[in-house]
Amino acid sequence: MGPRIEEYTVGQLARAARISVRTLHHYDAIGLLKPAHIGANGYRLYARAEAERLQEILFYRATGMDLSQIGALLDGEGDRIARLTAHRARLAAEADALDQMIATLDRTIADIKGASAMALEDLYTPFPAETQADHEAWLIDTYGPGMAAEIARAKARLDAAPEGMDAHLQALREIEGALVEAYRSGLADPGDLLERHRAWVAEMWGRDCPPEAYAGLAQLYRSHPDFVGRYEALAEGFSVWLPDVMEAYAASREG
Amino acid sequence: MGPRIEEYTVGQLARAARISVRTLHHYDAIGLLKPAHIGANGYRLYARAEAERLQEILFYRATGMDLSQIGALLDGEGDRIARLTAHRARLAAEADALDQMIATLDRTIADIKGASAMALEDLYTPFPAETQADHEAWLIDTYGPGMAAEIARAKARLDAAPEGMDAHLQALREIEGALVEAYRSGLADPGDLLERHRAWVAEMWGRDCPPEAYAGLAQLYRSHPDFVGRYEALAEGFSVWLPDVMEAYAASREG
DNA sequence: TATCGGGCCTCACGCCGCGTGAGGGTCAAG
DNA sequence: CTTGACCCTCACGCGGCGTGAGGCCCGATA
Repeated sequence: MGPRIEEYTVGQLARAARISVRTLHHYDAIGLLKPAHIGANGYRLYARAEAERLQEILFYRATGMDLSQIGALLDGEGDRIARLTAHRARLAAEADALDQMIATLDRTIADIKGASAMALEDLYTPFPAETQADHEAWLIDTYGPGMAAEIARAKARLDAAPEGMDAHLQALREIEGALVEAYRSGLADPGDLLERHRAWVAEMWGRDCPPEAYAGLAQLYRSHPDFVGRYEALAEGFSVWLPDVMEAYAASREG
Repeated sequence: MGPRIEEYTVGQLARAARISVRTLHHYDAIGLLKPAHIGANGYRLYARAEAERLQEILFYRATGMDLSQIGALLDGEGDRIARLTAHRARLAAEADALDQMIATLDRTIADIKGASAMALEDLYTPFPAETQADHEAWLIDTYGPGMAAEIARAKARLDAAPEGMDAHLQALREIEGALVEAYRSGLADPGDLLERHRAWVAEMWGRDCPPEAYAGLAQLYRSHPDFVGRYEALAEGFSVWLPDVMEAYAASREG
């Protein structure tokens, strides 16, 4: 037996590597993996070296690297470790972003679940006979749906008393405007403004707004797209900052 | 005065939502968000309801959901919670895959480093008998491997005095955080921060860090993947910006 | 030897979420 | 009437192939 001629056609190599023929065509087209020869019949023929390069390609592809990056890496352009580390950093950032998305989704799902549970009851006649303490406990445990109900009530009142409401909303806008100013100027302690805000909320609710409830409201602001959108429209990053300082403020008043 | 007509053109809505006009065109084309009316001039006109729908769209988009999925979700096709949960599951799977990729990359990087570590080993011994001046000259000439030695020494100290180190690293993180802020806000002259950084480096090294050495460090930051990866993770482009301003700062202190 | 089935080849469009022009109409202000 | 800032409709491009269409090549069989 003479020396075994080790050449693979696209189909053979594709089966061995468990990829598609089209993928090999593509890698040829972009210059990532060229065949060793082209046969007289026009067939692509790959030898051992190409098969090994393909293995490397597939390895890095499995780590989510761009084909162009893989090409640069394998062709020895620049520092190999630098490329790998930079890639790792990108992946890490992506993973962080995904974790955030998942957390956001979890809050949203909880909100909707809670809200639809509330819908079964009469949303417009909450806490009639309850004591204040009972009510607040409920509010904190289930801030999401509870707050959804609050919103519904606020809207109902808005319809009922439009002229008095305008003054209230006007007051809110002033407070928000001042908060935006504080945010823009990097003011560390907007405590006075937050106290005004909390008082406004209490007035809207028609009852007190203890620190726990205020912290719950902060969470709602983060998770409810209506609020996020509204606050983000006021200033970039404001929808993130506001819940943060609200929570900090609530924490400082607790005890 | 009659009722205020609240209609937005594409540009107005796009600015408010901080998206591009093209995006609104696209959402119209695929039927995800159609304008309330088309004006006689052919302009797309959006009303309040559309603005609210857009907010929801952007909220779900931020969670990485496909536009078609968002459409189905908002148009009430099927179970809302089921869709969100399915989406969450997809994201979780993606996150798992990413974690695996990162682990694979870490092993690969460690492998490659291990292979080249042998070559660097010789460089760990030139220190002991040399004078300070000789050392610094050598440091600048061969910043890469030299700094690798510095890192090794720093690590050795980290093992020797772990509790004092925490405070040092904490200080570094603060300086880095401030530098990232400066970078993001386009601050032209972060000289004060760089002085703090240089002082920190000097303290870590246990000796002075003259401008030439600081410039050498900048070069190291550019060429050493560990640093590139770390700084790029802090902010996009930061790993390029930092060495630049470091060099500029060093140049301004030379003479 | 003609045929058949399974390779192989080269186009070339489609997917997704827009970015980025090109080429032209519309609107309010000077 | 002009200017400049809007608005409109195409239409290509990106990445990494999937998925045909239409046609040539090769070995085995009738």
